[in-house]
Amino acid sequence: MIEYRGYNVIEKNDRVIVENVRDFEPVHIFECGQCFRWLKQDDGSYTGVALGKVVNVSYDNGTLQIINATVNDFINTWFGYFDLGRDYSVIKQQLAKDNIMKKAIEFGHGIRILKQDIWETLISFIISANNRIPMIMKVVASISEMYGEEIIFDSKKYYAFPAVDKLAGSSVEKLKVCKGGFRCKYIAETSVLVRDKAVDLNALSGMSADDARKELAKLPGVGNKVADCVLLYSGTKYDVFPTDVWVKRVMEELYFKREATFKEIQDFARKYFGELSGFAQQYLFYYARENKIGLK
DNA sequence: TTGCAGGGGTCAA
DNA sequence: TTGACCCCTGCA
Repeated sequence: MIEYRGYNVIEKNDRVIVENVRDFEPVHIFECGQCFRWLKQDDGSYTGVALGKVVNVSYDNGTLQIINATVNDFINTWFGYFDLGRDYSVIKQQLAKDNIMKKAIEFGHGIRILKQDIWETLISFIISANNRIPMIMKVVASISEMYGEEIIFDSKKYYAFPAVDKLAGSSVEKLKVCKGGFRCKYIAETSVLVRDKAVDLNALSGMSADDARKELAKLPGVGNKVADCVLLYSGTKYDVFPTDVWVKRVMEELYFKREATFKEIQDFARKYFGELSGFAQQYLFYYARENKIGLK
């Protein structure tokens, strides 16, 4: 056993066991709308492909288990991916300043914002436009299977999300096999722009959230909402408040008590939640969607 | 069984 | 500011 950043980490056969993990609930993390490649297994654990690896993740009473990982994998990959260096209890305490947020936080108490690969996040959220989650998952899986590297886990085949060059070298016609519909054109064009560094994804973290959003919006298929999602779910910026129809509905019903414009909601969030806007958005979105808040 | 509306938005007119 | 857009699912 070793100690790493306050966690006890044990490697056992094909897995790592991490003790002293708080504010971690797989259902909340994987089903709060930030990721599309984690599938719930019969035993309640989740198996997913991320950062070129396949692992199975489960959690019980402070103990996190990651199957198909070593201690080195934990330190170099999963510690960061699961944002384990951040104390979510502090964030929750700061955000729980009204009854609405208290309820939302209680409901999604185990949410953590994953630090996902920004390229994969970009393409995934271009696909999300005017689309449903099961469909988005199918398209991302299909693109990975067609263009990504095969990975074997538990004698099953999985596929890593493809590198930029792979998609940039594809034709729109071939991409359409993945059922992305009208978004395939955006994917093809965006891939070329990213490959040629017309937009440098690595430079975004050094910009303000506003500038980073504007930079991303240069890409076809990327508007404000998709840009905010990309920035938040890649762990690049946390002071953004992705406002989709669900967030709009929950904000209108619970805070505004009337219809509100996107701009009003964005301005309100920036003032009210400040640097923690992104975290607030996740708790609110998950709460709204799971409880169908604002649906007539 | 067939038909139709609409979805975690973006783009173009 | 408004409608079209691929494809799929849910519901008449």
